[in-house]
Amino acid sequence: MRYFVAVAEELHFGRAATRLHMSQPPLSRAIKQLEADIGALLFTRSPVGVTLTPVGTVLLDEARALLDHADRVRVRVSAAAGVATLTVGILGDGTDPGVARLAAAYRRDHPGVDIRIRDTDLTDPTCGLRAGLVDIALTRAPFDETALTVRALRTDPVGVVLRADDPLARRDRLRLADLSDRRWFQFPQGTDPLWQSYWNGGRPRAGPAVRAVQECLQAVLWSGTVGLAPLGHDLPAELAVVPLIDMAPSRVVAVWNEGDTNPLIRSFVEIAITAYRH
Amino acid sequence: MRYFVAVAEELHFGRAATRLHMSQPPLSRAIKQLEADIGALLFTRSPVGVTLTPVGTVLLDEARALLDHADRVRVRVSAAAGVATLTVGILGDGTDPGVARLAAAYRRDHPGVDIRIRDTDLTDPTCGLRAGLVDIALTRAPFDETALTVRALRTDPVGVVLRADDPLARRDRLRLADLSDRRWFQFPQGTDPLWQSYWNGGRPRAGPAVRAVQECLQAVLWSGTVGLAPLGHDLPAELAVVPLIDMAPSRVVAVWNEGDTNPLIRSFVEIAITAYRH
DNA sequence: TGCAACAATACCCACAGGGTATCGGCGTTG
DNA sequence: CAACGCCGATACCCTGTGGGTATTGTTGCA
Repeated sequence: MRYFVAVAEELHFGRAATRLHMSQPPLSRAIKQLEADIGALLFTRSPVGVTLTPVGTVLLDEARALLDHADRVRVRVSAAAGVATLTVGILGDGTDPGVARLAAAYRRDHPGVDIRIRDTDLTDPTCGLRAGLVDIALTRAPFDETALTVRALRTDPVGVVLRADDPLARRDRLRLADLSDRRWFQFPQGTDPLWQSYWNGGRPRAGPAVRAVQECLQAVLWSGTVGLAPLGHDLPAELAVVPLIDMAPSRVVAVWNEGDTNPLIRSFVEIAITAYRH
Repeated sequence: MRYFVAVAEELHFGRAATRLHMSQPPLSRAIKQLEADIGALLFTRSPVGVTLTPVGTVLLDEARALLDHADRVRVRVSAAAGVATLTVGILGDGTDPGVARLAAAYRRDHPGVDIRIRDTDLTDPTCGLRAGLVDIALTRAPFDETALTVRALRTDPVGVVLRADDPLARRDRLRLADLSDRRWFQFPQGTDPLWQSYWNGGRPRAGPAVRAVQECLQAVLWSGTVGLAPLGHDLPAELAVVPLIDMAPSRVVAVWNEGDTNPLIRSFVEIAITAYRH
């Protein structure tokens, strides 16, 4: 299940394998075996890329829910066994090494606490905070903040992601008006409106609906849409990012449920604040 | 998880192993490893018997729910892949070979259908029919039949289960009145009232609350309570069963949700009827 | 003080699931 | 248009998990 979700989110066997800390051939074999067990193909493989079949789409939702459930069982049973757990939600693929160092620092200071990192896709900036999937989220504003406590950590300037061969990609800065005739990728309906509107620059020119970082990049690469991203992340060579000068910078924040009195949250936020103020 | 649930339900490593179609030592080792992973003991082992620790009790509920969830994922994904599934609920430990033969007969007649047998504990005579855990239940009356369709299959005379050294165990038949001074085991609160009242002969003299067949037998063996059971099942040598002559016989029935138009249900019921009319 | 019951231990074996090296098919490019 | 590069599939190896049998250890019980 974890293997399948990784491939479905990356839409790329090689990348999924590195994310799972394993090599590509056993991953291919495992997926093949899963497909044999189910009796249907889960992915369409083509050299241009991997996509989900209808059966795969069904399984992706089910598998995510099942893995969430299993995680909650672990937390509850650990709690019954007297081991405190703090679940931290982060947005997108957890390749950001900053979070790993943060977690390591926290583990050093609180040896008895079991700290878990939970990646979420881009459709919920609160990382499932309201649903109880995480205790605290390290994420980006803006989103509906009712019943949540938000603490600012950092701001990042924002740029537009384009194909490297796009005429605009050679400019050293852009305005939103320069992109008025472009199609923007959207998030699926049901996504927080503030979030949705921020990341498509307030434009309703709907392109494909994406859920994950890799899907965003693929949307730009394949269907020629444009999308926004915070600066300072590495991109594949076929993509370029150009700073936007009339866009409010992206605020990195820590969020937790307003009434949550778990003392581990406070101490984690303290460590996060000092870590982000480098 | 499946191993743990089996041991927790049988409260006996050897029996759990046979139920899991494996031998006892690897099962012991697997549980030990699970306990190491969790960081707490799940069972208290003593030669007089195995009991759940508080952590084990928590895990039992969680593990049951998680296994149910996983089962439903399998069914839904199979459905998306075009494979029809029929889930049959049966009560108690599925050691009854009759059900296995029934399932085999059905598989022969309907090769494309994936038929699953799901054991349930004794606290829900409908085997989770209303919750959608099963499509059809082979179980025993009586229970609340609203919104359910019930089809009679057979009746079994009922007897009382006693310790073999109980004075009453030597009698060749008993009346309910002979047991008026005994404590009866109960089912946990929330259990269907009709069901509960039938199996304790209408007596409210509460003994321990049990969930599974093995717990019933242990309750009789250890705490000296009495309980009813249909005749014709083998019991351990320390227990005896004496026919009750003033007790309505137990009705074996097939049940399904009233509005369920799944044609597989009808055909399964047909096969069940002919199989039970031997 | 044996004896019976039952979980734990010791030890063995097979295969699932990991790894590396390589192939094949299909775009891209000079 | 041929050579190359990307990426998933295949071939093959090797370790460790998870199954098995035989035996021990402990504890009530006769």
